[in-house]
Formats: sequence, C-alpha cells, structure tokens
Amino acid sequence: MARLIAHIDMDAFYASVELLRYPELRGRAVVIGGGRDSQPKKRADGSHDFRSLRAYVGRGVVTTSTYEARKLGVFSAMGMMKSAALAPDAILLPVDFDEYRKYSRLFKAAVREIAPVIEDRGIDEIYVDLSDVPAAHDDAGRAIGSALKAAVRERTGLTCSIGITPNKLLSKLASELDKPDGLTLLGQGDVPARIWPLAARKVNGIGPKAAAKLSSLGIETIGDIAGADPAFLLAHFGRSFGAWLHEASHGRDERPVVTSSEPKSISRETTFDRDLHAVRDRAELGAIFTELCEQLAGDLARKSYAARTIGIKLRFDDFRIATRDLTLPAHTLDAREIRRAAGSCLKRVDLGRRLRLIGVRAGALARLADLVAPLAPNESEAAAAHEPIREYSLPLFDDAS
DNA sequence: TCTGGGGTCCTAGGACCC
DNA sequence: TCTGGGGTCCTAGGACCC
Repeated sequence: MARLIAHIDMDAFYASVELLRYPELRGRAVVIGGGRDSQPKKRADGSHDFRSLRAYVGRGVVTTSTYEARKLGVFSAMGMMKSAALAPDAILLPVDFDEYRKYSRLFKAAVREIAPVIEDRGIDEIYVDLSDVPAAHDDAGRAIGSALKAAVRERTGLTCSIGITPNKLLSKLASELDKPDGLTLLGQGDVPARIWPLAARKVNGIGPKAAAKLSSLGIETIGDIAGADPAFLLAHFGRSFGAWLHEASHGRDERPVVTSSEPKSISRETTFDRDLHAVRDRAELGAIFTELCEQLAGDLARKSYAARTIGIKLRFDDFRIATRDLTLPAHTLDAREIRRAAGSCLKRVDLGRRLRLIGVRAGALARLADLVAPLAPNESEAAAAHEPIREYSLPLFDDAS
C-alpha cells in the first residue's frame, strides 16, 4: 500500500498564541521577539499598554510576526531594528516559550487521537503517517485532513495548514501552498503542475547557499532541477547532494516518519549587548562563560543526561564562527568540570578580535540511567561481574571554587 | 539600522589500530 | 625495504532547519 503522509504546520504560531491572550490585537501588525522589557503594562481599567516596535533598542531578531506585520515586510529572523524602521507602529511582544509549549502539547495531543504515528519537527510542526489510519486512502485523505484541522482548532483555538501527499518532502511543500488555514492534497501526478513552478529554495534542504549556486547555474525552480542532466548536478554538487537534488525535484522521498529520537547535544549561547574583548572585558566575559556552563549543567541534570564531549562556540565581531571541543575520559554533568573543559577549549582560540557571542555545548550524551557513578576500589571487583559500565562524575556542590 | 538561540547532519583530515 | 587497505574516534567547519 502506498504511503500517505501529512505535514501539519501551525499558522504564525507564536503570534497566534499571543492573540489568544490579547484578542484586542487581532487585525494589527504584531511582532514577537526581543527582550523581557517589552512586556505590556496592565492599566488600572484592565486594558493593556502595549509597547510599539519603534521603541526597541538592541540586537534581537523577530521570532514571529502576524500576517498584518508581514504585509509591511517584517518576517522571522529579521533584525528588530530593521523591522522597527519598516513598521514602527507594530506592537512588540516578548517571547513566552512556556505558553507556546503548552499549546504545542495541546495541538499534538489533538492530532494523536486521530493519527498516532507522529514525528516532532519542533514546537509548531509535525509529520503524521496516515498510511494505517482507517479510511485514509480511497480519496478520504481530504476528510481526514479536515478532521485534523477541526480537532486542532477545537483544542487550541488556532488554525494550521496541512499538506497530505505520498511523502514528507511533498507534504512539507504542500502545506505551504495554501497558508494560512489551508489543506492541500497532492499525488505524484501533481508534481509537474504544482511543484515544478516553485522556487528551488522552497525545498526543505535547499538553503541560501545551495539556492545561490543553483541560480548561478541558471537553475531557479524545482522544475529546472528536474530538467537538469543528473550528471550535471552530480558534477556541481557532489555524489550525495547531487543525487538527492535530482530525486527531490521529482518529488521522490522514502524517509520514514520517525516517532522518537534521543537528543545528540544540548547547548547554551548568548549574544552580548555589545562586543566584548577577551582581555579588556575579561571579568564580564568570564562571568557570562561560567553562568552558561552552570545553566548547561542544570539543563543536563533536569533532562537526566551526562556529556562526554564539551564544546564552545564563539562568534566574532565580523560574524566569523569558531568552535572547539574536547572529549573527556568519562561522562559528566558537573558545572565545574564543564567549566574547566570549556576553559581549555577557549585557550585554543585566537582571541584577537572582539566577541559577539559565546556558547557552550554538551555532546556525546548518555542517559544518566545508563551510566553509573564511579565505584570505590573494593566495589570494583563485585561490579566487574556485571555489565560493562561507563562512569560519570556527579555534580559537586560541596565547595564554591 | 544588519543579522537570536537551539538544534541536526555532513564532510574531511589526522590519529591510531588491525 | 616498501607498501596496502579498512574501520573508528576525535576535531573543525559549514549548511540547514525551526
């Protein structure tokens, strides 16, 4: 039986959740992003005193904007200062991830009751394998799509856009064709008419670099890729990516819907209000660095993981990025040990330029439950009879050094 | 008035072992 | 004396996604 896959994408998710909280903003240009001080003040009469974008100062970017703000040219990932120039009267709201996570759980639970095979793709989108949902085939895909939309709307008050096709690649493209509040069904036969006219950049996996290179070769649309000689694609993009471009342009994709996965890394990073210098701003930098390590240790503990690789990330004032990492003899979730490892990574970087961002990453993760604390010598022999075991070091809270 | 934070995956070279 | 492959781990960078 052919597969049937849905891609469900919540419409302007963060902004839409905020509109549930502030319905008086419906129909207005609203931008989510920036720092905590964009919290609206509550007036004595119960109404809210919203901040406008024009008052924003800082280095933040737009996380989401309402469709009204998008009409003014304000999109996700745009610098807030630039957005303020385009839409000074837009309302600015701070991000509230806890609230978005709550609605994320609600919408996923609503979908799960209809179709349980779900792949998480972040807070606001999922893939759903409908292949084994009763009556999903036989042209009933549209009915199931409508049922999914109705369920999401009932549980959250929010709209979503859905694409239903034979695979993830096509469904992702299809869900965008009729946004917002859309439902688009496509078969393989629809690829030439509906997919080929789209810009190559629309394909999940073709980013700004690949799109620019394609364009320089005279390839602008997905149809252009499909029309290109596979040997030409292989010659310019390598064996793996070239072959994938060819397959993708014909709407072919066999990737399964993956219902569970373990995290590979956990990280914390921060961009400074102003660029910092390793020598001149040493104290400030050191304090931030240590705090990031402590936050990372807290994240590991809260999620019950330990890491064997500790890495750092630096972004310089010219936007160049440097990374260094260090693999330890044993897993750890101890803040001071993480700080030590990160510090030794830092020593291997040329710190001549000023820094814009610093980050700390924990990789080579293992679940705490799969590890065991270091054993005292007299216990080692007894333990040797059991499963081979990896060690980790426990957090130490006994002194403040 | 440039450009956040949290992730995944891929490539590629060198070390080291068999 | 010269010359092999293959496999895994570690590290650095980069593209891409939400």
